[in-house]
Amino acid sequence: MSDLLERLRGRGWRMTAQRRVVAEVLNGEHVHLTADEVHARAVVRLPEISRATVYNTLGELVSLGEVLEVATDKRAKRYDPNAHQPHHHLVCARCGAIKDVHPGGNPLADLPDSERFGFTVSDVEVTYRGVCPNCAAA
Amino acid sequence: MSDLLERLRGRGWRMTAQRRVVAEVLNGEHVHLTADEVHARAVVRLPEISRATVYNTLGELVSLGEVLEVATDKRAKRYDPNAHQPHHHLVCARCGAIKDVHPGGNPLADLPDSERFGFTVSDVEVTYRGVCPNCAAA
DNA sequence: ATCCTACACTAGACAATGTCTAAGTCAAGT
DNA sequence: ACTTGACTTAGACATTGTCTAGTGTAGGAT
Repeated sequence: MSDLLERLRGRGWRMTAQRRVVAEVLNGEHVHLTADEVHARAVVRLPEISRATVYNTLGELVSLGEVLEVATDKRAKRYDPNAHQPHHHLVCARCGAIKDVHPGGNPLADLPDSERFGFTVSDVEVTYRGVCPNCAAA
Repeated sequence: MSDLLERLRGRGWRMTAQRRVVAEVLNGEHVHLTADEVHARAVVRLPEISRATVYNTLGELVSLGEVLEVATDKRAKRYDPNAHQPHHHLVCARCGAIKDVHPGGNPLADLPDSERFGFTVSDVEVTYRGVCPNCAAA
């Protein structure tokens, strides 16, 4: 999305072919890719792109708040391009598939001061776990 | 806790020095240790215990439902001996400290059928993120 | 008490993911 | 077009976790 590239250029990002490709891969499919999956797709368009650059670029996008890191399991981190609409995740315990969900309720309000231990709480992450229709059928 | 060891023996667990030590380490401090931290503490009591055994034993305890795996960040998994009382976690974004919390509300009920994508949803995990008093002071 | 055997343990190789470095490359301001 | 510092590359390295082949042992059978 050129929106994204514009925003980044506005923040002083030097625009390179590598960064463009990574941003395009993330925006192209609205799924939750691992860093290596991003790399695999990026290599198709730009064969000489290195793993380190993909990791660096993903890290920068996360710092800039354009992409979210999702650590649903112990495996690889996943990257969620849908950073501008708050949402939570539904994860299949068998195959690891991830869906974005928008539950009602306000978990932040559900944590009383007495349970905050002096922390400054800024964010809540809700992960629903279950079995997806595909895995349930198998 | 001998309770734990009794329960496990009742389930056909062969009792060994290694398993006893791992169970004792977990029950000894109610903090959320990584596998390597468990190993480090276990080695103090039983110098020849191997990394593989610690990983195996932790995995078994998780399968048996005696210990919970917590994947709050991208780093190592942590193990939570407090498996029998449902609770959620409050994590410091700076130092990674974890506290058990017991928020009100019922997030499972907050996820409408229309947002379940045919999944059989069995569990919710809520992670609050913030900055702990120590890190805020620094 | 001793023996047997399946289960458990060990050391270390291997795998997966992520980080770092030194040297070369290039975007973009002048 | 030149220059410069930010960017990229290849690959070594680090961390976390898994697997295997060989050895040891808990606990039931004798």
